[in-house]
Amino acid sequence: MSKSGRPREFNKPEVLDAAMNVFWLKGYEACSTEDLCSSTGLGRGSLYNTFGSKHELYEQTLQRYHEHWIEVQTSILERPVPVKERLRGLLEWAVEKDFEDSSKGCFLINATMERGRSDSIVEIWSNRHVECLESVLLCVIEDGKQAGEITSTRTALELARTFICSYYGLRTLNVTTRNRDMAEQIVEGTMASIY
Amino acid sequence: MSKSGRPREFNKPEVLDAAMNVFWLKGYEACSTEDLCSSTGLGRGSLYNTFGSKHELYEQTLQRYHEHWIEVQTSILERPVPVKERLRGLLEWAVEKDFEDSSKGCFLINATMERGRSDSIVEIWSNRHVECLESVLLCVIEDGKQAGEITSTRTALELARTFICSYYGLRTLNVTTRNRDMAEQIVEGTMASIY
DNA sequence: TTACTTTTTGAACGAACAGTACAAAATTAT
DNA sequence: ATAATTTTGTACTGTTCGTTCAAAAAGTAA
Repeated sequence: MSKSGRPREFNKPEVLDAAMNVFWLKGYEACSTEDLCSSTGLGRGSLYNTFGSKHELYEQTLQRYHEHWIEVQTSILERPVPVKERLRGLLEWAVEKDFEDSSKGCFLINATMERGRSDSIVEIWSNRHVECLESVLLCVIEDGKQAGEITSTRTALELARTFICSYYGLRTLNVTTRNRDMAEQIVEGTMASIY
Repeated sequence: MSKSGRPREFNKPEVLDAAMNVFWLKGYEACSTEDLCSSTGLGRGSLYNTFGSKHELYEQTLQRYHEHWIEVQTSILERPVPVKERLRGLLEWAVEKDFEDSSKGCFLINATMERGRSDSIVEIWSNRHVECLESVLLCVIEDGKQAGEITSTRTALELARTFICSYYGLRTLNVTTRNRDMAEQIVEGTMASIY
């Protein structure tokens, strides 16, 4: 399995991260191949030789984003603390992210709003992200019911989906208003609505 | 104040609506001046003579969208029915809109996710829309408290903001999942969380 | 060395882009 | 009439777009 030929001068994951950041910051349409070359440090030839096209590169960044952050979110929701603290943890983590300096919000939400209706790849990854979140939240909330932390007679699925809705709303509103006080009030209000 | 010269062959509000629809469908970056000409029926000369630039036209469509739909939303929230029915009415209206054939979601949310961080005009109109919604919801929820429909000890502002968050989350998730059952479950879950 | 494979480089491609220039056309004012 | 003014459509500007390609560079295999 030896390989001949001139060796690559770059590291693929690093290039994907650089490309992701610029797609994330500018959006797909507003991100030119020149932007991608300058942010990754690769020449046009190398980019096209490795990834095929702007869109195929975009696909790989979407997948990478999903895989990385669903892991982070899952780990927050599986902390060994009471269920309500875990749910609050996810919301507080989102607020923390959204109010970092030069925050870009959630790449998948941005991508969905820009291209979700016309780009099936965007649809796939953003939908898969919601499905993964839903499945983890379902387990967490069932745990909470079993432990007596959640007493509502509503189904765990309904509670999970309503919570996801609040999570997505929070992230969307944070871009619109950039109002951290409001965000924190929403976290309190959302947690108060779970019983 | 008489005006001479060749009269316009088009109706400005109609042109704005046509332009809005194509910005709404494609997003700002992916919408070309050619798209705008063909959808409005105007030639380049007329478009530039009337609106100055693609971006100035975009601004006017954002404003128009805000003004039209905040009125619709306000009228739903001021119906002469119990407060909880009014709140539910807004969510159900959103679901109805989002699952119409070839729904384009909310233009202002789309615009914010595509350009909110780089285009201050988008920031202004989407922010103003949230502020208007917040102020109407504040009155509605205070009414609900006074009438004894809402018994929570939380402030009306917190309840209003938490509700807006659910509203924005619903609209965002509807684009991502296109799952009407899920949307209706979220409406139920959100209403159940208001007490 | 020689042959072969792969990557890098930088130039070049046609297409599409936002915006402009301008003259013909259509109206009002005098 | 005819002068003034505005709209309209076309043709054009220079730029930027995503993509391709030939040749140089850098490695392995014989």
